[in-house]
Amino acid sequence: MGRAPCCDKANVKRGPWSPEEDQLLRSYIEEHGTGGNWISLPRKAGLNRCGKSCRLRWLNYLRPDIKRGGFTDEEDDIICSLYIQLGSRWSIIASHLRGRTDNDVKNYWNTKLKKKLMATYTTNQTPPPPPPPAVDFEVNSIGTDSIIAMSGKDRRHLHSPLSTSSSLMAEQRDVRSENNEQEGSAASSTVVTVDENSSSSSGGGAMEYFSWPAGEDDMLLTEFDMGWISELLATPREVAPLISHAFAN
DNA sequence: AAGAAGGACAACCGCCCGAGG
DNA sequence: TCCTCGGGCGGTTGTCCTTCT
Repeated sequence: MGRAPCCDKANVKRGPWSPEEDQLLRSYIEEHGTGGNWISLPRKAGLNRCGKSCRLRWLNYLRPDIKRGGFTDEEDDIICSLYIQLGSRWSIIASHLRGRTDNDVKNYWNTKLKKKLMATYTTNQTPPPPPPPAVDFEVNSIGTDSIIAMSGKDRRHLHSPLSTSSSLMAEQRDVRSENNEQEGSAASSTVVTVDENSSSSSGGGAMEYFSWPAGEDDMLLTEFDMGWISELLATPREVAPLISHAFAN
């Protein structure tokens, strides 16, 4: 048996919000706050809307500190950088951009930023990265200190308390710095393996392995791939390969 | 000028998680 | 310990607007 819906969808209004509804919601929240209960809020506010719909409307549109207008180059950089490190965790990425909502950032990435990067790639006429070759590589079971190797599904377990971007990035930096210490530079050929108790790296061949926290697939890149992607995007070699993964998705 | 195509973004859907009974 | 509920999230869809043919 599935769970009961949060509201009776047949009896609540859906679709675009009218100015009157916006005003009702805004004035209610300004006067009473959300009361920590979105489900009962629409009834109290005199709105024939689902509580979740009210929450979304407030957070993404009516909130007073929402920033409108185009994204700046600086914001582009922040989004790209965080996407590389966190994947499609839009709420965390948005939290680093004052006045931007997760929905804004998500839409912006999907409609513009992704294409913008693709256009750069096209105009430079650099060869696309080859698909990851099938290799015999295995990531060991995931440990609590091994966020960098988590699959997309496992990311959901990071909501708290490790889910803060700072702790996540700190974890990743730790793993990378370990690699750097052992290999001398981020561009060296390194295979990262993760096990239950520790993160470790072992040197190795012509390929470089990067785990991708946002997706289901990890990837292998040749030294050649590392070069063109870094050059193309003027991005540190350490993280540039991860961007190409976004192109593929 | 009109229709088609594409872009932008608001809104919805379904899932997961934590809190509390 | 289990179950229910509400909050929050990412993915997807729908709709309106703009540009192109």
